[in-house]
Amino acid sequence: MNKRFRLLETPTIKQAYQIVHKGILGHRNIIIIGNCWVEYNGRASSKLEPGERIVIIKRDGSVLVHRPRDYAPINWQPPGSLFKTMIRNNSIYIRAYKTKENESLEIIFDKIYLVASLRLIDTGEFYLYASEKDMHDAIMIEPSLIEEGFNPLVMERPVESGFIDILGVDNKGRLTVIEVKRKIAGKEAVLQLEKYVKVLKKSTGKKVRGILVGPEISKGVQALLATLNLEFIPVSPKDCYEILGIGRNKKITEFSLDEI
Amino acid sequence: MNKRFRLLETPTIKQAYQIVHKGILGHRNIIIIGNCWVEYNGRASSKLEPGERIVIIKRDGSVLVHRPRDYAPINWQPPGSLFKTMIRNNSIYIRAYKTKENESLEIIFDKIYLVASLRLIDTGEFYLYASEKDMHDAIMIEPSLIEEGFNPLVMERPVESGFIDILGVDNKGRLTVIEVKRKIAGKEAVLQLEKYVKVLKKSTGKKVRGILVGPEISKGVQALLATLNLEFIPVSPKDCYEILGIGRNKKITEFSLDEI
DNA sequence: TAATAAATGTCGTTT
DNA sequence: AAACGACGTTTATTA
Repeated sequence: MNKRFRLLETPTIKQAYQIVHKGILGHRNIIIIGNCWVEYNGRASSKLEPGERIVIIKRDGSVLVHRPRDYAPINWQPPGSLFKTMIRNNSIYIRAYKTKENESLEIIFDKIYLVASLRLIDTGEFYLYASEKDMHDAIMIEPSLIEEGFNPLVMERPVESGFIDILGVDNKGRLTVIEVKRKIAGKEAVLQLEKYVKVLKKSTGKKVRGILVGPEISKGVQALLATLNLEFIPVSPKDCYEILGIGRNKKITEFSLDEI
Repeated sequence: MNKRFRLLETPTIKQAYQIVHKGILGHRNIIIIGNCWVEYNGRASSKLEPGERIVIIKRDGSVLVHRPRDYAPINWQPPGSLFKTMIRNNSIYIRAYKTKENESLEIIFDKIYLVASLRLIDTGEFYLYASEKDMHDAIMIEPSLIEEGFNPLVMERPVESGFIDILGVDNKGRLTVIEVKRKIAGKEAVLQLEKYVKVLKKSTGKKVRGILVGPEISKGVQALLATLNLEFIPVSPKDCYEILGIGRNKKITEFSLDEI
């Protein structure tokens, strides 16, 4: 009786309880579809009144309560939750809690349309391209993305209160700070850049260029950029993707090694 | 043949395709469990190699690809996606795309353990307590949370580049800006508060008090707070929750009738 | 539509 | 454990 997939359609509460209870003990993935209500207490408190929902309990102890709409779960519990289940009033009580964080989620089902307990096998790799880090790499490989004669020196240079994405020297020998954004750069990006420029000005005593790099800059902050004497140079993630080469697949799990 | 729940265990690709295709057309909620691989192109690009996953397609056009672990979906598409489905090489292709944002998610299943098409009915209300807004309300109702004699004047007061959470006058008649955080206040909170104080100082020409309110302040920024001549007063979400009263239920979402 | 701030943000990494 | 920044953040609100 250790099948990879156990599934019951419109089970009784008792039958469903068996599946859920054993599934949680066996660290399986569980899906429950039925009528339920939910209470959450922790960083905030919430109450969800009865309705038909999809609940997923994962083997790492994460819980998701999904309504028929919306990307985000209406209630959830992060990985590492502990569980307590019971039957009362012909309903299934599922409590997922974290003692240290003092957070608890209680889901009560009084009608179940489908319950499944699964041992899923998923070893597939996940690759993500054209992340902000990829953009850094692309600029290091092809500095002319910034401007002719730009000479990048170091990536991820630590300074007080943060990291300078790229630090380099321009074609006139001026120290240049580059702040990279993968999407439209807003006020925070400009302020971040200004902060690094300030720090470097102070520590070197010389003039320092600050360049914001990204696909676009939000209209509202162009004035701020000018006021602070900073520059914007448009570079899209796509440009970087192409420079890195279509064949270059960067495994997410290998980022750290790659970086060093 | 318009049952609220349609479900097939280990269907053929053709059978599963029928369920998925019709389900998407009928704006139903769809769950697919099986072996799949995924490609995403949009703000970034990603590739997920084959494995067994749970895919949820919701009636609002959101898509979630869940691995057996982790709270977050490994791939997804926000609500409002358009769909294209087809069979090729005895596999089901599901493309969820957004033309305007130029984002596309392609999921390919070659083996399906379970497919379900559901018309879920969920009209239950959702209530959330002790949000940051609740904290604002509590301070307006019980200003002594800040200090004796504090007199709050306006909430959400717009100023250039943002909103002052609460603007009031202290027991010595000084204009006072209050910035509320529901969790440990970090550097951003202090800088935000300072920005608003600065703006008000400039526009009034008078001295302005700035008070950061929240459950806690991060250790590192206490010095910054002092330097900027700002104050911190501890108030927890729980305090506010109690002032607002257990009976006070705040409606977050009212589901429209198109749910039915 | 763009911009801005909140979120039970989550998820890493570094101190 | 706390702090800090990035995220395909998402979501809501407002100009």
